[in-house]
Amino acid sequence: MQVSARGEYAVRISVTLAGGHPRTISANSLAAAQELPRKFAEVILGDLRRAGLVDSVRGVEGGYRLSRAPEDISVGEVLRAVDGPLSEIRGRRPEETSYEGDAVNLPRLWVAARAAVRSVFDGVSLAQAATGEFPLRVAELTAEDDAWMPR
Amino acid sequence: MQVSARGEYAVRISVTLAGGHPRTISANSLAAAQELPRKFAEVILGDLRRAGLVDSVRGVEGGYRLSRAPEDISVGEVLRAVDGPLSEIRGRRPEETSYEGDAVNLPRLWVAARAAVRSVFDGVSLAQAATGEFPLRVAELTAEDDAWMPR
DNA sequence: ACTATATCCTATCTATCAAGTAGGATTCAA
DNA sequence: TTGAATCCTACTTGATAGATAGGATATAGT
Repeated sequence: MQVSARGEYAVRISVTLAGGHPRTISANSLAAAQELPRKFAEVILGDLRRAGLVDSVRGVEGGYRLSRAPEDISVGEVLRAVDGPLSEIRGRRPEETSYEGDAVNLPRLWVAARAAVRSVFDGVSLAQAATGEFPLRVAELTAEDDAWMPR
Repeated sequence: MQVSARGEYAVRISVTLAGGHPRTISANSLAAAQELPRKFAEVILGDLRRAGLVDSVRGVEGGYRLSRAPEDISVGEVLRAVDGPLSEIRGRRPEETSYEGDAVNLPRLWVAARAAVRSVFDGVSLAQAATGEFPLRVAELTAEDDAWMPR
């Protein structure tokens, strides 16, 4: 589950927009608030706009705002908008994989892994990500100390 | 949750070794069985050996075998051996991330996502992957039709 | 109309990495 | 001794991530 710089930035920008919703905020302010390169932030905001997740206003007093309520946009949608599918196996969708011999059951494993990822990213809204009030199922995943340990 | 070619190949090779355990199998046979490039398979087997997951025997009649019972090696171990940590956020471990403003709660989200991935890959042994008899928790994730749908 | 401040568009750069290949040195059982 | 295997070092190739540059376009306020 590798999240690229684009993905991370996109989520940080989105939760910042969620926090200020429904005010419009400039790319400059967003980049400053999260300490990320302004030009790169512009590119990412362009992706989010084309994905229909944010609306933009040009000119003085312009900027960006979420196109829907922060409660209605999931983190998963944001990640997909900038990075494509949440889960890929050697560049293919999990359900498109197919193997011979002892590996025949692996597609089920890949699908299970994707479902696990989805259950987190599609189950958390920008509003929840901004407030830290995650759904119980997600909160439980971070409850055990082991979850915070590297492996 | 991107699985690289190395990662996919490593798992396919490992379940093939699990299926033949404790026979030793040559890189050539493994590559042929899974239809993957022999030289690349050799490289991957070297990674698995250095990680202590497989033992190798040189010379005629040589080859590779799992260093532990297939029930005792998880898919997660194999993936880590060839691709590094299962989850990274912009190249960092989830618990090492830290943000300002509305993004302060994101580390918990990343940790939750990692925990979800781990629950699948660390919860499935090579023996289970080879037989398709996944743990209940994992099997449930693939039960719903939605899990098989692209998004 | 002018100006300041935005978004938006196209193009480019650079370093890194994934994926795979090549060739041969080394090991070992029969 | 021979054949088949691992093992080691090096290399190639193409794609991609992560930016940056420069300017065209829009808009609110004066």
